[in-house]
Amino acid sequence: MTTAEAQPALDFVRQIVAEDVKANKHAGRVVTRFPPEPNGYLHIGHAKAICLDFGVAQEFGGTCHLRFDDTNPTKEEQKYIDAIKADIRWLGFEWGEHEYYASDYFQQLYDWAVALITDGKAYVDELTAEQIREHRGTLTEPGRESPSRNRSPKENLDLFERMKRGEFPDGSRVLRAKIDMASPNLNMRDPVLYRILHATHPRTGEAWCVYPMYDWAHGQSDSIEGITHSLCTLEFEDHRPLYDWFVEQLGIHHPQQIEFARLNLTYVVMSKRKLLELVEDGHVDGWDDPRMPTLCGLRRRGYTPEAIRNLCATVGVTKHNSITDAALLEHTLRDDLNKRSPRVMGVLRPLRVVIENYPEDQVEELEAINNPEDESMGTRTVPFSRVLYIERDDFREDPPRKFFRLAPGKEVRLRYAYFITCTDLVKDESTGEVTELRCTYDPATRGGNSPDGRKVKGTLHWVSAAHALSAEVRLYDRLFTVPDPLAEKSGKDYREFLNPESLEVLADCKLEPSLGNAQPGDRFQFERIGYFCIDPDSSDRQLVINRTVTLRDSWAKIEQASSKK
RNA sequence: UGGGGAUUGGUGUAAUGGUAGCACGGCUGACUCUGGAUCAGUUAGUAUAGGUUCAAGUCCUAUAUCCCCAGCCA
Repeated sequence: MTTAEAQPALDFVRQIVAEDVKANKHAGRVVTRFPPEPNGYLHIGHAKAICLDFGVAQEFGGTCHLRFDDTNPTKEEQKYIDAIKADIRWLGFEWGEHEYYASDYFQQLYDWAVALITDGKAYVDELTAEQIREHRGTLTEPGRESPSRNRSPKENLDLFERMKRGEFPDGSRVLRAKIDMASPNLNMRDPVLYRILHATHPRTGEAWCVYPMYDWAHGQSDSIEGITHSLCTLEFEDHRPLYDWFVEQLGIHHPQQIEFARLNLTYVVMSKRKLLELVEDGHVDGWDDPRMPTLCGLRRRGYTPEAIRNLCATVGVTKHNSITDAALLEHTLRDDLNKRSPRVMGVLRPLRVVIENYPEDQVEELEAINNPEDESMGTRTVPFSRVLYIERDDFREDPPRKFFRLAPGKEVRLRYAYFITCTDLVKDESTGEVTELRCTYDPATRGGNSPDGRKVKGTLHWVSAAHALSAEVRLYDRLFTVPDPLAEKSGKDYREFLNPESLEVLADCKLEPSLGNAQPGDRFQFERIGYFCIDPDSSDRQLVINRTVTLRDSWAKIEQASSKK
């Protein structure tokens, strides 16, 4: 076969890797890593990195390590380690035996620090954090050298040893690299390598009271693991010279760091710090609130791993900061859900309908297709009877132009059932609200087709009142009212743009009885409305359902356009 | 004002000196027992100014704008 298949263009990272493999660099091996800090939950921005790190390894026959950057015991916890692993697996990636921890390298890192000190390339400094900051200089002015900078290696060795033994209190001393206080790159102005932290580490317990800084741990961890391509985000670009300096001084394997831009999405915020604020201030209901861009939140909302992976593939990998339209994620989501979701009928805002010429005690089981996109999903049956519920939105007493649904005197089809005509309506005298519709049905249209060939413009979903299941349905909408809450010119805090309507709870929705066996996590399409997912809050007595995303709604657009006129 | 990056339709991207293409969104229309899906069409772009070249999004020179860096966070 010589068919020139249209290969998707390689992004710049994959181009570099492909060239390296071709040139037999690193003996043609590819080893990447995903290095989360276990101090919070993964979000969809991490998903981009995961897809890249694991994806590149897969595509080039390499391996991808999962390495926890657990260098700060004051912020890290085992529960995050467990949650992160679960989220990565859910996303669809597996690291096998390659699960590592920066803390596994604490001894090696310490030994290397000792080597640096011995070479006169690192020193113990007793300046306070405040003083170190003052000495660092500014973006435009060089820094000043610490008085301790020229202490002898012998003395530094002794001091560092005593730091490790726990002789000094937290914050009293640090170990710093001796590089260049005048460097235009602030990362090179004698960065801190170790700080004293009398804290219990989730993995090493009380074994250490000096902990390496990320900058000292990260590059060497990559080196130890034989990482060939170390992919990270843009802000580490000017840390690269520092990492290069470390591995050169140590004379160890030199991974190649390549930086790419983070994923941003409209109508959410993505920083861990801000997500934490939303949780702590109670603006959302926890890290797995279905409005959160966390993987656990998206999962609870009903998003699929495939949709998220497809988004990552679609946005690609580049070096420029961008903000991806949430509509693109909704597209990959709908695309996936459309193919796989069983269809079901559910009425969110019920309006009672009585079919006056339908026998009082009769119940018919009508056949319905489970998924028109996938015949193999078969059919089911739904009960039909004299009293039904339809969607309030599907009736207008005074229908506007192009309204194809039910109105006085109009005929519509009830999906998989009969044509019905609205003959009368009942109103609440005091409020004027329509409380019930009286209709007649045409027995000849059973199943939804008319033998006389007459057409009907609208098809409505419905549920038999006597057979309906009640459920609480949670309607989710975008978390913020503006696309980029952090970039608003007004100078207002991003929280001021929180969408007050991001959650609407409907207490008494009516569902077809086939939902009776649904389990938390099960996904459905409610025909004509959207995709929904059973929430873990569900109990035997109460179904709780999340709206994942609406169906595209061209009627809503028509209506919106006409209301603007 | 130091250093490091970036700039292609509304959004995300491709084109590696040779026809600016794809996807999302928007808008038309067709079809439809989901106003879903599908299908067809359409909309709209190389930051600016010079230069090199037969030919520039791509190379050169300026300029502009945006992002990141002054944690004992990662």
